[in-house]
Amino acid sequence: MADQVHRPGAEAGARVRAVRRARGLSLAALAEAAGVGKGSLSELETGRRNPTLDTLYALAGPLGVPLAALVEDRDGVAVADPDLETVRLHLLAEADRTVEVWLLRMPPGGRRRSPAHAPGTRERLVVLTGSCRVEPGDDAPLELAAGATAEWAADRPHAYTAGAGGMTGVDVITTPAPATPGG
Amino acid sequence: MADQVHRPGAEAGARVRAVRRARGLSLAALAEAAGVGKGSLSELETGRRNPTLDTLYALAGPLGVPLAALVEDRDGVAVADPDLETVRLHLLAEADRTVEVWLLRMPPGGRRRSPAHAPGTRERLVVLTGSCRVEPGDDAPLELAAGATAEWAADRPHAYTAGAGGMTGVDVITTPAPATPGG
DNA sequence: GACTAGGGTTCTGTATACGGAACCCTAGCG
DNA sequence: CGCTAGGGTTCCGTATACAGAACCCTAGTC
Repeated sequence: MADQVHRPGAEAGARVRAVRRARGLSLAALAEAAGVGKGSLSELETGRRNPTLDTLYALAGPLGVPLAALVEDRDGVAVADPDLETVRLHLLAEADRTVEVWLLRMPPGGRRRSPAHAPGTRERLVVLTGSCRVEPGDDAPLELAAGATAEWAADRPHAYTAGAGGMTGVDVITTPAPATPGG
Repeated sequence: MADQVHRPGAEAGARVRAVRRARGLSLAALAEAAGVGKGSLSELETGRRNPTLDTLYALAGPLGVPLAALVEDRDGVAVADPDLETVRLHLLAEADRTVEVWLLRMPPGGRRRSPAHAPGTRERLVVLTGSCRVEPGDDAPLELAAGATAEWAADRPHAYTAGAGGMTGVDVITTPAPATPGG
């Protein structure tokens, strides 16, 4: 295990800290709930550990996220945004594209701007509860009530705004490039 | 980290072995390519290790899969139908209705009839890969290619038929009354 | 039989992830 | 100032994941 460009352990640590903060949990509280040492959690969150799967799994439970969400290698995903909580439900890596299924949750009035994704990326949103307005690039805004679906090109900046009742939805992101970095 | 029901390390190990075999790689060849000890890989694959993220990341590259694919934890359990594999990704129980998010996978040509669900139940299907035909009751069949979405009333018998390339999709089921937990 | 080669497991010494104690803040209160 | 409490980090002894060597197959060839 020589020198590495990517440090998956450090990235997972940052994600743990982000989700913990988003949940309003103290480090001690999460350590207690997960049955993990306080010191271990501190060093893990600050990237000074290379955690084992057991440890991450123990943390995923109290944090309320699937284990894979802590391991996520898609960069630029903001899980630490008070206006947008994301949980990846599924990842499907194919030869020519990657499909991700995310659960989105936004507080009432929450607003989130997303930068452009990779060229050819498309998003499909199913609003489960509440309502949401999507602004895909310069196109006309889409007003989505509970139950509605929308689809747009995500390779340009776009924005979501939750309605007065907040929003819960499922977002399906299709990226046309293989997600697998070469060995 | 006392007694655990789930052993994410062992599950990841089994996945590594499965992917390695599928790639036609020997244990020694993968260990070499990943820069991981042969013995370490052996014990990891047989579930006698609790691997660190670094080790899994080193293996994910030569295996050509994203790291999360080795960690992926399916929470739901598949239904025993050779033509339809279902994984429940999410369950959202509200006061007046229940929203379930399912991942569906069907083999090429697979066909599945579904009986009528509770009155007022609606389904929304997003086809991720392959294609699918949906026959909602007596209405006209809906032909869905990859990326397409459809919505129909599910309180009457309906049927799905996968195309020649099989089908993977996300199904969102909204039931206006509290649904059976675990159903 | 001996010998070789490839695939996999077990052994061994070292590095490090672990839990937990000790410690370092900062804020609040007298 | 002292004292307390909560949040976080650093330190320490132990358990274990690590790399690599030694070993155990089985198949093939002579």
